[in-house]
Amino acid sequence: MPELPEVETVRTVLKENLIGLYIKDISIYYEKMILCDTTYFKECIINKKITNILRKGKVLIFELEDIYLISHLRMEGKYFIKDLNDMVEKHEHIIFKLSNDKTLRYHDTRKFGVMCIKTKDDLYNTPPLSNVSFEPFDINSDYLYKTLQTKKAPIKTVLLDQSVMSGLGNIYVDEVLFLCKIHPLTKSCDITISNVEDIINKSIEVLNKAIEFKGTTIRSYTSSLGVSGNYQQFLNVHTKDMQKCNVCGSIIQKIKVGGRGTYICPICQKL
DNA sequence: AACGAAACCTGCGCGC
DNA sequence: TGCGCGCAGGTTTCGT
Repeated sequence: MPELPEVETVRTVLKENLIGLYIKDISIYYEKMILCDTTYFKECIINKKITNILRKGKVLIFELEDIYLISHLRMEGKYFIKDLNDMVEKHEHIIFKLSNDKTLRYHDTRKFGVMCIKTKDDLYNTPPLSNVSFEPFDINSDYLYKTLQTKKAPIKTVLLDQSVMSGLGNIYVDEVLFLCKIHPLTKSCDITISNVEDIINKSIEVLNKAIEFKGTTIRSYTSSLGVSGNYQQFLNVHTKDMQKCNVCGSIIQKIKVGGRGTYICPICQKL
């Protein structure tokens, strides 16, 4: 489900509902998604206050006084806030009991999501966050240009690499490359400095507008926290195969890049 | 070292 | 109706 705008939407709603509450207990129904020892995991969290909720790229970070709970939603992770005695539904893998007699529930159909614990000192200089680079909002164009120069993989693949730049996923990268008129199979090292500036600017525009509209909802009935995004009305290419390009009227094509479904206008985006 | 493929999981829609 | 396949907003690991 989530790219940067969707995770940011989750962060905002969680902040509104959770700041200041204590975590009283935790039930873990799928241990594999906890990357550290589960006893240690519980020890670190129980009776801690949720003091802040942060985000870097697509990674959610719960600040619990002196310790940090990292949560990556991967493809389908979602959070819900429910009453204490509501039924435990299928795919609810972690349930946090809160001090206001509500529960925070982590729901993940495909079980790809992961959680781990970090101290303040380790938060940003150990994995996973040590592998998450700058977001488009604060990346330097010379740095990005130099990084792209060193890689021969398709530009789309490299932009999806969170250690190069963070925040873009399969939907927004297609939209950004369309707006920049760059074919996703263009070799990363062939991207010019002016392309890079365009990529950064269009990424900022797309992500900001997507945040404003609370993300994109496609092929997904249940949204996180009862919030469903509305950015899908602005998509130019993603999921639009066989439809007319908004700019030139030719037919949007679906191709495969790095194993990922990829939508392009074959006229606007020449190789 | 770098690239693509497979793996991790479940569910849905499609064609036969 | 049932089965097999391909696909899904992500990332890591395993081969060549």
